[in-house]
Amino acid sequence: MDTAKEDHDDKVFKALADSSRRALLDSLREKQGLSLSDLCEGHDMSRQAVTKHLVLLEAANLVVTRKKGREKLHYLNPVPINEIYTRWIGRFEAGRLMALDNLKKALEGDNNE
Amino acid sequence: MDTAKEDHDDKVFKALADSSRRALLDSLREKQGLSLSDLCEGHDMSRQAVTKHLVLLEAANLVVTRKKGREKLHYLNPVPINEIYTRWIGRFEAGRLMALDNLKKALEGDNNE
DNA sequence: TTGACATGCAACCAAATGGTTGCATATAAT
DNA sequence: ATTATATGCAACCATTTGGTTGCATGTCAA
Repeated sequence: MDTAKEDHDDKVFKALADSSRRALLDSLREKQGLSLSDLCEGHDMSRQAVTKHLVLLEAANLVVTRKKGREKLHYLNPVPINEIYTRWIGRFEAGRLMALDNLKKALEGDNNE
Repeated sequence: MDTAKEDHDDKVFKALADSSRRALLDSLREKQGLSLSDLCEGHDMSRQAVTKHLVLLEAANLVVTRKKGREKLHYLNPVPINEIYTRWIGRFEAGRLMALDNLKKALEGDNNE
């Protein structure tokens, strides 16, 4: 995989690593087009904290924004999460049963060695 | 979702957030049962750095270990990654097409408002 | 038993992270 | 024009993170 993609994936993983950011994504999943103020309600942080989280989510392309008057509307972009799945988690899913089998055998061996 | 599960999920997300740790998981996906020394080769860090990463991976239950003599063997446990997918990423996947449609419409509106 | 190898543990350090407060700017409403 | 609302930007702070080095312990082999 080329460097650009790895870099992007890393941003997505890091963006997803914080529970406050995951909660923000959940809000946008429920209702798209929320403004910054909207997002502040129901998330127990200062507005600036929310802003900073949104900056990271935008950098990871998980959130796309659009200015409307004095408001900035936020939209969830599901593509990066899907990519993470197809080109990273999928790798593990493919070998999942095999891995579980290896693990099981290895741990069973505990008793008689 | 109850607190214990959210706490566990958070550990998994945080464990996956670092590229060195993802690289370690990749090594174990390729070949199970590697010792700490094995894992050190091919990862450009000190042994202690690798140890610390493995501690986090174990805490997230992504890696399971088994002592064999003076060696500690490491096994990939694919279950937490699968859980992350089914009970978190799946939520987004379900609304993916709808989200993309909303996003498209919102961005199209840019031109005439 | 003595030496080599595999791992464990603790202290330390620089940088990143997640949060705050204060002030500035832009747009809408009265 | 004035005021209120929505967002932007910067400085600051405590904690966490990812890494290091040094030393201790445990286990295998000669």
